[in-house]
Amino acid sequence: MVQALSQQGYRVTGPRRALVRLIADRKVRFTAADLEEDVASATPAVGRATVFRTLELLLSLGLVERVHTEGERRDAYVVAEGLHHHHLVCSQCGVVTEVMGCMVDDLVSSLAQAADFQVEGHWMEIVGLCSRCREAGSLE
Amino acid sequence: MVQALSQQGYRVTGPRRALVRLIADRKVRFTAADLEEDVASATPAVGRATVFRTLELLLSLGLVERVHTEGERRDAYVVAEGLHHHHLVCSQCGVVTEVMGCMVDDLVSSLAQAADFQVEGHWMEIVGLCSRCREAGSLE
DNA sequence: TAGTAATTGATACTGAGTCTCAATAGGTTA
DNA sequence: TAACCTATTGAGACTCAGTATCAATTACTA
Repeated sequence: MVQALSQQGYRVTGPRRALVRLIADRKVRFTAADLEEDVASATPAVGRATVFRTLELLLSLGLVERVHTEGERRDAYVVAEGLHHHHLVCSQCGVVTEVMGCMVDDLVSSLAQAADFQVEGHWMEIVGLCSRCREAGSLE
Repeated sequence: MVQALSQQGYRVTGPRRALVRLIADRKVRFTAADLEEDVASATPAVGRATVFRTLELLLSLGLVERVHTEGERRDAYVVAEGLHHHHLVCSQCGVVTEVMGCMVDDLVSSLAQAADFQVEGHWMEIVGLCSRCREAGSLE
């Protein structure tokens, strides 16, 4: 991620390093507030504005993606794993599983065709329980 | 909609009547702010809080649905047309076209099965240009 | 028609995200 | 290595959607 920044002509600064380090291998969705908290205990003095700015930057470079969830007020993010894809989000632990989207894409275009609609983009999210949380739940 | 309210034991009040009248046959997505504005010119003295409360109520009764859109900050709503379905939202004019979801549902369950994931819900939205806006655009 | 509990509006509040601007610090060049 | 220039930063003020509070009002019921 840091490489990507400098390759695109963005400066590699302390705060960016610190944030990227915190983001890079998250398997779980996270919010700006999460980062803010973590960065405060890890490398003090990274301002709130910088957290948001850095997320915005990473977003524009396609290194992270925004994830909405019904009923959630604040934006969440996940590390982007490359190609366009979709998310299975665990409602319990927040783990995000990537699903490659070819089938979804086909479906989207056939739905759109039926409605005479020119697709600009689509977004899909599945919420539920991952296998781990399901097992943990059934033990109680 | 008004009937549904009283059938469920909710009082049919002036503000609720006014709001439902404004909502009932919208073919286009709308926000709380839209309603606030419209209700101000139509039937003065419906407070902001009431707009939000009424939307919340209609939502809980399944009479409207929330619609997110990437990059939009405030919640939008559409009149719920009955069964579970998905939305084609026009990025230009905001018209919402309903798409029955059987195929989507199948896809969702097969994706989830592959990931050993127990689905609690899913959400999908397709953004693009409706045929009308596309034609209007090509005339320019 | 009176009683009572749901509903309302005004208004204060919350909290995520944005904006501003002076101070700082990457990276580049000499 | 030092100096320069501009991107980046942090502090904090600001915005704005949505929520909470509470006294006043009003729809329903008996």
